[in-house]
Amino acid sequence: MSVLAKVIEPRWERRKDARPSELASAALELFVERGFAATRLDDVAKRAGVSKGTLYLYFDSKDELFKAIVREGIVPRFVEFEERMRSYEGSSADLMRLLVKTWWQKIGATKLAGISKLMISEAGNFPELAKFYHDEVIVRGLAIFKVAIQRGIDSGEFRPMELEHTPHICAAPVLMLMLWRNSFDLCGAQGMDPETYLDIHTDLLVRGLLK
Amino acid sequence: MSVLAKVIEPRWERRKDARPSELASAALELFVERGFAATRLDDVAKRAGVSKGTLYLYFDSKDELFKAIVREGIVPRFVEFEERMRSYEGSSADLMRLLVKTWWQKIGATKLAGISKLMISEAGNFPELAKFYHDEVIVRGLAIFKVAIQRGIDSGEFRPMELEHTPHICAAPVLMLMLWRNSFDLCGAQGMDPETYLDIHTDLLVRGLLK
DNA sequence: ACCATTACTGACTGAATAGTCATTAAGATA
DNA sequence: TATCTTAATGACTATTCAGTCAGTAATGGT
Repeated sequence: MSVLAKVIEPRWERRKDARPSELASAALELFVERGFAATRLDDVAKRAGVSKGTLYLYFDSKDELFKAIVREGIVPRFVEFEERMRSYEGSSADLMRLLVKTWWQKIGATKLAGISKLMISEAGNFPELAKFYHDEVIVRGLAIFKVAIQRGIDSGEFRPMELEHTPHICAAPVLMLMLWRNSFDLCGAQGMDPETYLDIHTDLLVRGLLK
Repeated sequence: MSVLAKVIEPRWERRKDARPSELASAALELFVERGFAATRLDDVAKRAGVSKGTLYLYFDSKDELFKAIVREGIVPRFVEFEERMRSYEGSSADLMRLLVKTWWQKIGATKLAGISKLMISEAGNFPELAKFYHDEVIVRGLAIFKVAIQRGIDSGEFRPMELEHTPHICAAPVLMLMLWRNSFDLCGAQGMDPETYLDIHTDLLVRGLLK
């Protein structure tokens, strides 16, 4: 083999294990940026550094790609999140603050946050997936808030509160921040500081909940 | 003309004035249900009771149809909303409650609410329109909250609050409710009662803001 | 060094749909 | 009633893109 031939790099590599997650990651980015229908699979493949044919080696269709992203993206993260909250032993006010902060750090600030935007946008086109997301992510997320509120009421720290709608209200500002960062924030809107925003939210919330 | 001929109805009617709003309304419904890219103009025309050709008599392109919906849909409603809030004379806590309630009644509960879902979904594909919506709707909407909070601080009713992020937090639960009703609510998720939800929100919020 | 296996490629096909325009008919005018 | 204007139609075109598959080349085994 000549010295020259040695520097010729292979046109592509075999990376069977890494492809699915790289493709899913590229697809999530583009779906969030452009929407599901407006995203071309050629572009997804390109961003993942492969050809469209390769994408079809790992995912059966565009729909299945989307479903895989939602199903495998968030639920695993959720498990450790739930763990962490259940084992907390401080005051309920501090638990509420920790809850918001951890949610933001582990999900909100990552690109997983885009999944919520995607699901809101596409719920009408994927009712079955929307049901799954609702049951496995939203309901479970709200349940964590519900438990935290109940705990505060039981301990006498919080005043009695309705428990079906209140968790939604606790979560709304965090969710809005996630959506904001994946929509208007990208389009030259004035930036928001997540740190400040979430501090004010938890402050307002805890004052509202306390006796 | 024979007796029979008299009952033959015209295949279509000339309704030059009514078409644009009927087409825009049909398009808004479908864009919100399915997303912009996934909506076929044949379906929009069908829902408005005309053919696709007619749609092109009134709108230059699919993009322009979308822009017209956003530009002409919300801003007019906003003007009267701002009026109403500026002329209020009661307590700041009551103003805050009225603000949320009126927003919900005049926009949130109508199908105009879908525009916010649409803009969040499509901000990446229509950066110019997103900027317009941001400046003309979001910033102006937040400004109303800002004025209400400032008023409460000045009168000594509310404690001093940061004024850039706080309006976002006041608005987030209302916006989330609007989004919810145009996504998961349609897909068999457990219903939420807007009345109860908004009462709890304003209650929590006002308690959080008061001295 | 050669072969066998298979991950990967990219040109191709068929379906779907944005946008056009020659034709039709509603309904105003005289 | 006959004529004229133009709102409305729907078949058509050009393009875009999801999904396919015969061929190519990376790599592990012998």
